Amino acid sequence: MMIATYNANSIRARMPVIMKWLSDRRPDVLCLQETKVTDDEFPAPEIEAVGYRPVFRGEKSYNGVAILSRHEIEQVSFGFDGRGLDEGARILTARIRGIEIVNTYVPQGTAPDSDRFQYKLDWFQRLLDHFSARYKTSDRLIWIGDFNVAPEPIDVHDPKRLLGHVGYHPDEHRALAAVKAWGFVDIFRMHRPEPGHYTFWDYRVRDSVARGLGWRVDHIWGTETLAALSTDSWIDREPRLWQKPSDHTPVIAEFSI
DNA sequence: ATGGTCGTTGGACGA
Repeated sequence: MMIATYNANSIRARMPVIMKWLSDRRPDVLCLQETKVTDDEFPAPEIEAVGYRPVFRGEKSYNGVAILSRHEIEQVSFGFDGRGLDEGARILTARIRGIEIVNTYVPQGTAPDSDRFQYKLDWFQRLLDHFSARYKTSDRLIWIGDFNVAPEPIDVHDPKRLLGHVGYHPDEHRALAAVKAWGFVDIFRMHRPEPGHYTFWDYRVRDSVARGLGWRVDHIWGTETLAALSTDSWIDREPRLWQKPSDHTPVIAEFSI
């Protein structure tokens, strides 16, 4: 079972990349973030035509999450406890082949002195409450998506300079660590402990991929129960180098399920 | 390397 995550940065702009990637890699499940379309504009027919069932929740211009699956999708819900429009376009939960998948687009946070940054920190606390209320740490549970935080020094290209920037700030590290302490394992890092693996490269930095100026902010985390079933995890850097790329690239994990 | 770029828009704003 191959499960992937990809911040598409607009599904309409990214359909050529997504269709090629699905065709090349054929993951069982692809979780998307930043689809940036209302549900009536979601390109479901094109996705269904290549063998994937989509579930999605979006809004005009901003946010938006989706799950594409080659298998039956059960127990779909949106937002914290299935409530809330704002959170609904950032959290999509589904059960696929007995795995609980929570796909999130965590608020980016804008800047550490902004209201949006505090909203991001609070959002992690609300997500922790959400996990605590709905799941057991023994469940087959995946938390996947764009977390908008690089957790460790090896997850950014220049940890000394970047410390304190949005995405690599001590307050964010504390907030994320609190969720992790509930019972998550960083499945990618479990398989790839070495530095230099990134999932995001800023459009504004020239030749950022070739120069290694990236961040690892997209993640696949799981309970110990699920991590024990994971056989590999890697980042597919190629789509970041294709024509009209997203500023992110897919992360994949494989499970013996 | 925070700005150089994208995407959604139809001028900025978010990332």
